[in-house]
Amino acid sequence: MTRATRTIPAQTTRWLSADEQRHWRAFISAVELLPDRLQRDLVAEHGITMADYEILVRLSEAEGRRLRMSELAERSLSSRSRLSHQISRMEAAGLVRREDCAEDRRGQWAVMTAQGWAAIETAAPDHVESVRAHLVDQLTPAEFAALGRACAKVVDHLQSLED
Amino acid sequence: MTRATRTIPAQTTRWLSADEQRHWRAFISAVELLPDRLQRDLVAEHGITMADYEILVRLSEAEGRRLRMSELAERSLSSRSRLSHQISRMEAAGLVRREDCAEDRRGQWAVMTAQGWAAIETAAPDHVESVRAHLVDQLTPAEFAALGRACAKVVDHLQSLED
DNA sequence: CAAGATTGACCCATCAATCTTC
DNA sequence: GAAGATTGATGGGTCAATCTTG
Repeated sequence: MTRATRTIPAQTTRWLSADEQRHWRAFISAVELLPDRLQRDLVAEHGITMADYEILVRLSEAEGRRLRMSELAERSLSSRSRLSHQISRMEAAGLVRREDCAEDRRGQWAVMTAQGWAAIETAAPDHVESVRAHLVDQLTPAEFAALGRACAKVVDHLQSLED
Repeated sequence: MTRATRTIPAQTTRWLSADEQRHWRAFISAVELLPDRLQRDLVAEHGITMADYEILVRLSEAEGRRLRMSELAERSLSSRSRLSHQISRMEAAGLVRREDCAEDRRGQWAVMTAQGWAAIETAAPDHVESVRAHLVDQLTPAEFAALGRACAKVVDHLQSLED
């Protein structure tokens, strides 16, 4: 809703200026369109989703290619519930498996399988190309860096709220 | 997956540098966290979703507060199918209604109701505050502008693909 | 046959409830 | 009781199929 079309003035509201609105809408549009595009590429070429890919990346970076469910949930910015469903699907697809945790019998390990490793090894080059084609290469290095820094500040703020 | 952990060199792949990876992940994290935060605020305070809000904004900006379904789908970056489901829900909630189109009998109008107008009038100030609190106010004006311009370039690219 | 629009089936995320172990 | 983790119900998005009118 633009300021001009409001019938009741709301003096206390700091409406967005025309420029701010443009920037805000550009951001929202990018948020809507880019993940969609990358997901389509990934699913079409390799049959895995961005969510699958994200999990595999986190596991590939972990010692022994395994992480506790709660730790994996945090690192992948997922709720535990969502991760649990996600891992169930990936387990059915053979990309990961669950293992009981010896130290804490409430715990579970999510462990990357050989098939999971193969999947991300195959998908990674194409995915990176996709990210370059649709994001990095569309911007100058300075623009891309500015985008990253702005997002990092926002993310820091949002994560500080969750206490 | 980081470059260092790969076992098989893939000379043809232009992997992301450490800096590029940081920027990319910051962006992805923002994409994950910010819409979530805004949606929670909106649902908690006003019982409408970001998708509802977006539709109401587009209709509020249109002549007669009505748009053809296909036009509304384009403007809201939605598929026709998704919009159709969305409008059905909003119709059930009393926020919009459908009307037959006289000029083209295949067509349908999505029309904002008085209740829809009231809903966005009530929600808009809080939503804008939310956008400011979690995005705009977290950045300097220059940073926010840079974010907007970068996103606009990416969006232009992505929309040019859909031909 | 193409365009406008809708439908239903399936997939995924969220939320509250639950279970087990600490 | 709190923490780790899972489950099932519900709501929303996607896709292919369908219907109607141009």
